[in-house]
Amino acid sequence: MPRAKTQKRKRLSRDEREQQIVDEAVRYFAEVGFGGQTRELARRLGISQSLLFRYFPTKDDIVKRVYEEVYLRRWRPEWEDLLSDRSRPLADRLNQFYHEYTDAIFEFEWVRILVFSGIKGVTLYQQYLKLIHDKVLDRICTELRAEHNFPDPIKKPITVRETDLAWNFHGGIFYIAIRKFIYGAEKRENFDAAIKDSIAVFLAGAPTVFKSILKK
Amino acid sequence: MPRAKTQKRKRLSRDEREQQIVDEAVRYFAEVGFGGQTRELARRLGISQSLLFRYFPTKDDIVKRVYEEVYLRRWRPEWEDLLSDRSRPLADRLNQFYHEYTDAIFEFEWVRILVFSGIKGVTLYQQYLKLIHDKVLDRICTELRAEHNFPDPIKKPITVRETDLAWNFHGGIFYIAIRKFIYGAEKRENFDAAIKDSIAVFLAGAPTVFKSILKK
DNA sequence: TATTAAAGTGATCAAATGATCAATAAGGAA
DNA sequence: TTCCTTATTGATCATTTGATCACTTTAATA
Repeated sequence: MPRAKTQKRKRLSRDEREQQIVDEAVRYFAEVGFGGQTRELARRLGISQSLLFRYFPTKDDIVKRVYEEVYLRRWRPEWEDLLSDRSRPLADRLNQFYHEYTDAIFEFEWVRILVFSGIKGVTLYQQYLKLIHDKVLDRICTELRAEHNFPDPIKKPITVRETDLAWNFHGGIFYIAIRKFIYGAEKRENFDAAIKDSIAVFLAGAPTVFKSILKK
Repeated sequence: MPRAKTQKRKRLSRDEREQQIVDEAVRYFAEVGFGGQTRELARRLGISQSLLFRYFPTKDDIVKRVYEEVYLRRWRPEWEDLLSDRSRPLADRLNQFYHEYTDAIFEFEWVRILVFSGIKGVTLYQQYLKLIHDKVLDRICTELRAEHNFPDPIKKPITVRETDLAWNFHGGIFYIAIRKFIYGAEKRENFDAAIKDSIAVFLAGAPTVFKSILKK
């Protein structure tokens, strides 16, 4: 016999409820954009709309919290060591990094909220782009130089052209996520093979161009 | 002596006014997203908000019209011939194509509305992605094969891996536009140099990987 | 079991916003 | 100049939506 229909009001602790709201807000706003309404969010949570405002003073505060939740705690510090570990071939390192990175990042919520943030004019994403530049692209350029006995960045700083090439490489991979989660134009789940090929092209083609950039 | 302050009501022809509305709508929605309000749009046009609804039954109809305006009439058919013109080196062709293409496409309104369309769930962009696939990527793969005496696509169809590589290449270039117009993280105006380097990396690196894909 | 702090709700406000319509006026035709 | 079609407007409606608040209910605890 099914349980009685009495839907008893559930009373959660402050922290539990707050986390529950944030979790659902991440899902909801990723799906419909930040134009989504507090009433619908409350409906999904099975709570009254007014309760949301007991936890967050304004809707904007919910949005801010969603950003933090999605961006922070995704970057793994060990990736920095991985990329710089010269005991392994660069191709191996790049493959492992992008495998793990896309595993962490290629997610409906993450990608869409990243793109929404650009549209809303929020500035948090700039921190993210800086992170990519500092911890990924700069390292890739450095390692590429080391691999081919080009001057160390300490002697000759990484040039704009080298950084552009790294952005280009990284962007090509990220564009998979855009096709998939923003445009829904890509149904596959696994991109390891495509990423592997893309790394191979980059590692085979970049040295030539790096050489012409660094010669003289 | 300046003209009197009397702001006489201006009466335009049906067609003129309609075009004027569409033009401003493109600018306005690209700037603030499709959440923008009809009142503000009317204010920018210097007309009453109600007049908008004399030209378009609903706001959604304005939005649809904006899509059409932005997407259509940008693709130049001669690009298809350009990419396939084997009397010139492939590197030249790619450089000219991406120079002209980014010239036509790397525009605030165009890029932002493309991305918004993905968010709003509109399907028009899929036509656009198909266009890129059919008229650009497929051609690039074909030409790359010809350049290196790999089997003709008629005998051996372009593989998924080859297409992925082409997407990757194209996406890397498009990602410049995303950094610039969505994230505002790129201030430069001219990307010819970066694009040229990116083409060089691709052309230097792709043949190796194509070979391993096509061998057997 | 009685008490009570605080989690939770429903009703409601106020502003924003898409849409409507009767009234007005521009400007070409007669 | 006068007339008349229709572009244009201001006032207004109806709905949506973020936010508030007095009141209700839960469950830990004394």
